[in-house]
Amino acid sequence: MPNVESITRGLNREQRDAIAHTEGPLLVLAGAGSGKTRMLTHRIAYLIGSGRARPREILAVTFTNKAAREMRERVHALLDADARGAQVATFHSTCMRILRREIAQLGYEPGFAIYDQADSLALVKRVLRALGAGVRAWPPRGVRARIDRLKNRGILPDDLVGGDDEDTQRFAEIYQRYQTELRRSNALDFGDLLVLTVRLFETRPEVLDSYQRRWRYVLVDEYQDTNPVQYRLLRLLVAAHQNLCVVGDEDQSIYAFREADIRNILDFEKDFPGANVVRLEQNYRSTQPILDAASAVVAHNLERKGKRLFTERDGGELVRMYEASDERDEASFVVSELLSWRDRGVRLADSAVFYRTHAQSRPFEEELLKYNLPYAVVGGTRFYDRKEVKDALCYLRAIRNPHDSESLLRIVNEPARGIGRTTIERVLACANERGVSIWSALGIALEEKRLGGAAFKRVSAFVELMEGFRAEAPGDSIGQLLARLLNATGYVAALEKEATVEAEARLDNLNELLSAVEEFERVNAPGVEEQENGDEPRDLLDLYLEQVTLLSEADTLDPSDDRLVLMTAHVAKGLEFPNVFVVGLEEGIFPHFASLDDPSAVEEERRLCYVAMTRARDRLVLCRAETRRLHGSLRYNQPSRFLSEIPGELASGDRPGDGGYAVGGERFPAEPSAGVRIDFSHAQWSPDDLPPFQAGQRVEHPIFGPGSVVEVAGSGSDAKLRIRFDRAGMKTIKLRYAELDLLN
DNA sequence: GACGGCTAGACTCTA
DNA sequence: TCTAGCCGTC
Repeated sequence: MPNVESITRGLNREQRDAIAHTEGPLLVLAGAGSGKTRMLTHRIAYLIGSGRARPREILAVTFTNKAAREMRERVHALLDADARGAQVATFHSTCMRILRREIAQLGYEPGFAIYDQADSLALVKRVLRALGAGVRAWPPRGVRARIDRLKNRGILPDDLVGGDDEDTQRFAEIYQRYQTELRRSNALDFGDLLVLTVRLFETRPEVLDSYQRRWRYVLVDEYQDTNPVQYRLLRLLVAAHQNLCVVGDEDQSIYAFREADIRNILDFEKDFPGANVVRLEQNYRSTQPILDAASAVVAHNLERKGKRLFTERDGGELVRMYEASDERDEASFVVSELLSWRDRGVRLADSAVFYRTHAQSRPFEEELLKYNLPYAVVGGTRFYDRKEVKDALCYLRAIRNPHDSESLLRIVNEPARGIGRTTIERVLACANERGVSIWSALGIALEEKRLGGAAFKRVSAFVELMEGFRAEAPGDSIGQLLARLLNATGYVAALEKEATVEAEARLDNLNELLSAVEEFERVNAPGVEEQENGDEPRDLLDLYLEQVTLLSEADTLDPSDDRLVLMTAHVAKGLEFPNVFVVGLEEGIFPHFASLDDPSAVEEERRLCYVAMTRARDRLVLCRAETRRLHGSLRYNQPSRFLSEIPGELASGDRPGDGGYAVGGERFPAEPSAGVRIDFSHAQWSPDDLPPFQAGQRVEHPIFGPGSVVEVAGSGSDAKLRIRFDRAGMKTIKLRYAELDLLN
């Protein structure tokens, strides 16, 4: 057993408090970079090392596999080999493991498939078609998102109450059918993993009881991002002993779109009476200017407990700001900075570029290619989302679980084997009529001679092919199975015949998949992890398929390569880099335009900006572009409000907003000129009234000079004016920030 | 049943 | 700008 002294050595007082408080509910408010992973891992080690818990009595839940892996490794480093075996996993994989054991009680089979977003969308489309719901009234993506939101709130079709209006009823019908089809496929979507586990615990007290007794200590990372169904799950798990330790930072709650509820962390003390609270405010990552700038931004939010981050690090550069003319200029500025740093010996891997949306990566990629600089775009289209890779995996899935209809439909005519739309329609009709899976319907169609001569032959050949693989699948290595499968199905031959650059790339990807599979088999001696937990070893193919599905964006990041990483601010959470560029800081981009008319959504954008800024250890550079091409059209964006929320003394470079403008290379002073400032704090008009400007009026702007109002858009404090300035041309001015003089 | 060409609509963020 | 889905032709 490790020495308890050695476990707490080197921790600060607050961290030690958090570790020593082992019994009952505990809320740890951990600011960015305050050593929360350290606290969590040492807490696990302490629980075991002090003899309070056996490893298997501990459950630690995170949001990404990467975080789980890191935590597991760090716990292992603190403990002897025989003290390992605490379950450290994501919410989704924790639920998946529970369901693999228990799901028969809910009427599914343990070998269920897991549907990712693409599978789920395909199923929604099939359901809409079967129900005759038009895509205009029921856009598939919207329906999928609505179902997902409900599941994240723990609501299954049976729970939908009331709603006598047509929309609600029709939606309930769609949702019900979607869920029925999932069950017929013996498949679960991401939301099901959570909601069905809660359902299981709520309907089977004896099952819940066994897990309550098993996991006597529960730890949760990133608690601010839990959604209602995760919250319910945690409450159920700790109901008996209340040994729940949650760690989080309300300023880093950025997953409202998947129903994360910031109130979970804000109300923790109310939900768990008698909870202890520990605050970790000492930051071990960033310089003071970076911390102050990030804190100043997030201080503009109302929904927070408030904290003051400090560091013992001395000095540090000011936060830099750069104003680019367009997105290409923004990219070339970033790359030129990187080049000059590289000349001074800074590794590329020590820098990262964060943007709001994936679509912003492109100009950076082009610029980096120009200089032959290695880079990695994290996210976007994942390797496993590529068509050929997905096809190959669907073959494996269909062999493992033939009733997985989405997989089967995907590969039934891939490569083309003459089973076309007409045949499929017939089989689908049969499946709907009998209420069975597509695989069963294929059998029925053959048996009852429902298909024409040619179709009959092709379908029975396909069925035989799949059955042949099913019969020989066990015992075989996955790599061998996959290789044989790709050849026997003619998949490889079809690509080779195509002989295009694209086909060549697809073949490369399949080879890459093969090596990945082999690597997986090499690393995972049969069911290692499961055996540590005292469970039955699991089938390797099952493990592989679910691992691939539950893999997240950041999980694939390999820090040993010297390459620049580009990623969204969401993916960046939990990571840190010496040098960080946050780009595209413009109104409508970051904050994203979809959030602009909702104050709480803007607060979430602000938290996201805070997350991005606090990833930086030594240098932080903030960029924006005056114009940007988006979806093919040119847009003029105002500087992000977040930029003007940073106090002037913390920043250097082109400061927008009340810190002065740079226009055409010329610097303008921060002090407003004699223009009449419209002071909204004593507004003569209520925010919902029309703004006091009309098209056609002549106005004067302190920087752009005289001009004519062309258009007034929006109302209240979000109103915008389009003004054609005599010298500076057409500009869009946000009324809130405008210092306009009426000239009439 | 396969394939090519055209058009409307979409990109926010993710396990 | 890109792509999924539709339509027409062989």
